[in-house]
This record gives sequence, C-alpha cells and structure tokens, in this order.
Amino acid sequence: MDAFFVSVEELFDPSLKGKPVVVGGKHDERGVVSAASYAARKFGVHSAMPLRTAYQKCPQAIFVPGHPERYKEYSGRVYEILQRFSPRVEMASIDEAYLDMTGTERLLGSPLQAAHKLHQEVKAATNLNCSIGIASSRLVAKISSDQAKPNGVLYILPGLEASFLAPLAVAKIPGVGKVMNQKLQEIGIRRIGDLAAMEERDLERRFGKWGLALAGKAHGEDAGGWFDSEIGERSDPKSISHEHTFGEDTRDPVRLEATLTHLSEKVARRLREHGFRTRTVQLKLRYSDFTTITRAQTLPEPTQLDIDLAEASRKLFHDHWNSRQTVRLLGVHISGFTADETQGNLLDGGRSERWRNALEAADKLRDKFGESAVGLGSGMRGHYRERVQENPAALPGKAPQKPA
DNA sequence: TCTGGGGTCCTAGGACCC
DNA sequence: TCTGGGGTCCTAGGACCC
Repeated sequence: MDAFFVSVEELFDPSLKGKPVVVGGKHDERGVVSAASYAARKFGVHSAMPLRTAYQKCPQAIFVPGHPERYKEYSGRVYEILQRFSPRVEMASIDEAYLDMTGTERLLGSPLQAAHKLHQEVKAATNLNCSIGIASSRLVAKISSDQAKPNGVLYILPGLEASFLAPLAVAKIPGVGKVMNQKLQEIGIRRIGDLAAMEERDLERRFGKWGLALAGKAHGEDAGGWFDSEIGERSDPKSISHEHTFGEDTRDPVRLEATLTHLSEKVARRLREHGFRTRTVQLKLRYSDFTTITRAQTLPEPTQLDIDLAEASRKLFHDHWNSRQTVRLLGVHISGFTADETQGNLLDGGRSERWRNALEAADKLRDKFGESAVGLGSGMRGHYRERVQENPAALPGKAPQKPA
C-alpha cells in the first residue's frame, strides 16, 4: 500500500489531502514518524525520524496520532480482495502482501492482467492506492513493487531479474540496512550489479552465512533469510513483548513497578489468546543516556499467568536496576512457548486454577469495558497515580469506569 | 536531530552433558 | 597433568524490517 497510514487518515479527513502530514504523534512528543505524506517527504521527513526533528524540518506539517484499529480494518479489507486472486496469500506486514499466482492464469489471465485487475479492485473497494511488483521470486517482486511506487504496476520478465537489479543501490535489498550498507561501501560495492560480480566464496568469507545469501539475492534469488518459506504458511509467534517509553524519565519505584505489572498483564493476555505458556521472561531497561540492557530468566515451569510474569520481571528489575540512574524505557518480553495443555495443576493447591478463572473473568471485562477496566493491584496503584498526574479530575473516587 | 513499538533472525560465549 | 569433540540450553546484544 502506498503511504498507507497517511492514506487511511485522508479517508477519515479529506482536508489532509495533498498537505504535508506526519503520522505518529504530536510534534513535541517523544516518538518517531510512522508515516509521512509525499508532500511532507519533500521537506526531508521520513519514517523512523524523531517527531521533533520532523517538526524542525517541516513546521507547517499536520501531526496526527496513529489509529492502529483503522489500519487493521483497512488491511483486512485489502486481504479479503487478495484472497479472491489466489489461495496462497501472505500478509508480510500490515500494508504488504505476497501472492503466489501459480496456476491462476486460466482464471485471471497473464500476471500483468491479473495485477491490473487487482490494482483496480483494491482502489474500488478501499479508495486506497497500492503498487504491485510481479516477478519469479519474492525478492524481485518486492523490489519491483518499491520501484513501481506510487500507484504503479511493474512486471520483471523471467530472465531479466539480474539486469533489473544491477543498477539499483545495494540498500534496496531487504536485509541490507545502515551497517551492512556501510561495510559494502567500504569494499567498493555500491550497486547490486557490483555485488553480483563478486565471488560467492569471497562474500561468504567476509560476511558468513549472510554473505552467501547476499550472493544469491544479487541474482534475484530468494535463498536464505526470510524468503525461504512457502507463501501463505502461517507460523506461530516466537515471542511477545510490550514496552513503554515514559513521557519523562523517572526513578519513582512505584511508577516503575506499576509499569512492569501493566506490561506483564498485556503480554500474558496475548499469550493466553494464543493458547500458549511461556518459559523465558526478559526485562528491557533503558536509562536516560539511552544505554539499554536486557536481562532474562527462564522459569522452571511454563506459565501463562500475569502474576508470574509480573513477579519475574520485577525481580529482574530490582536485581539489575542502578537506582542512581533515571529510567527512560521499560519492556517485558517473553519467548520459549509451549502449548497450554489446559489441565489444572493440582500440585500448587489449585493456585493456577483459581488464577486462570480470575484472569478469564478479567479478560472478559476488558473486552467489554476496555483495557484499563481491571488490573493487578500494584498496577492499578500506579495507573491512578499516572492519571492523577496528568488529569487531577481522574481521582479514584471519580473513576469514570464502574468496573474499575 | 535526540532517538517508538512490535517483531525475526543471527552470533557468540558459557554451562553442562555424554 | 593437560585438556577432545559434539550436542543442547541459556543469556546478551545487535542488525534489520514495517
């Protein structure tokens, strides 16, 4: 999808059309640009740029907060259309998808005809622009869709992959970021053609496994990296995390603990929705000077309970926090999942069973009344404190949400 | 300029086992 | 007294993607 978040915002507020728009938050907030309109990009604003920097480059830009629900909604509508074109569809992200068009020719015509039809149907159903790349590999399809932007269709004929790629900058290859790009520049490799001319063995010697994959990519092959699996196979998540950057750095232990509790609850809830248990809990701690540490603990038994994750993350925090330093960010990350065999654990005197029942009820309340309707005690304490700081009217006595 | 949040994959070292 | 080789699991950090 082209400038997806900005385009969705324009659907809801047509007056934004053609103007410099920045999605991601207010101009003076901590945060980065999620998406910038083409008009804003002319001023040098691009995604991942700090909002405050974007404001300096383009003070007349309109800054809007993101609306993730809207983007998910429109992503879903696009997905429905894609499914009509191929049974093998894979959403690579909220605004990108791959379709395996093998065997669709009799129904949809040539790849180019199918792509044009798809392009029109997406526009008709959503009023959003997209770009489509067609090629014999995922890698080349992705790069050609980038080259087709905005609002274009580009077909790389079989056999012409390498010559299409050759003049492009190596940074166009997905997986070649700032660091790899710099390393390649240092040995005189600027364009994909330079890379294709290198000896495979030489690249492997210099960059290991990645170098080998890179050699293949220079010729347009998917081999190695993320493109290996079949299009459309859904895989289970390998990790779940939530993190929070404070509006202002803090060393208030109550606030820090409450944040950890809250993050643990969010993580645990999603874990239960997947029907998993987890064994490894990781704390992420970023200080004001941006130094960041992660500290992990593997539990003796897998769990799916808020309280277990909250306890583990608080322990990690207290064991490793240098309390002379103020904290910018906290995060809770879990990994090492196993399926939840919903047998009640009788070894702990029914503790797990009681918690499971309580959490099931809590999840239902959250569905009905919103995420902040219920929480563990220590999280609520901090929750109110935070709301009181930001809005004195939100004192517990006047709490607007009855379920709380 | 002052740096979000949610992910995946890779590397490297150490503990531990046979 | 000096020190193999293969494997798994765990931890920490980092590159990269959207």
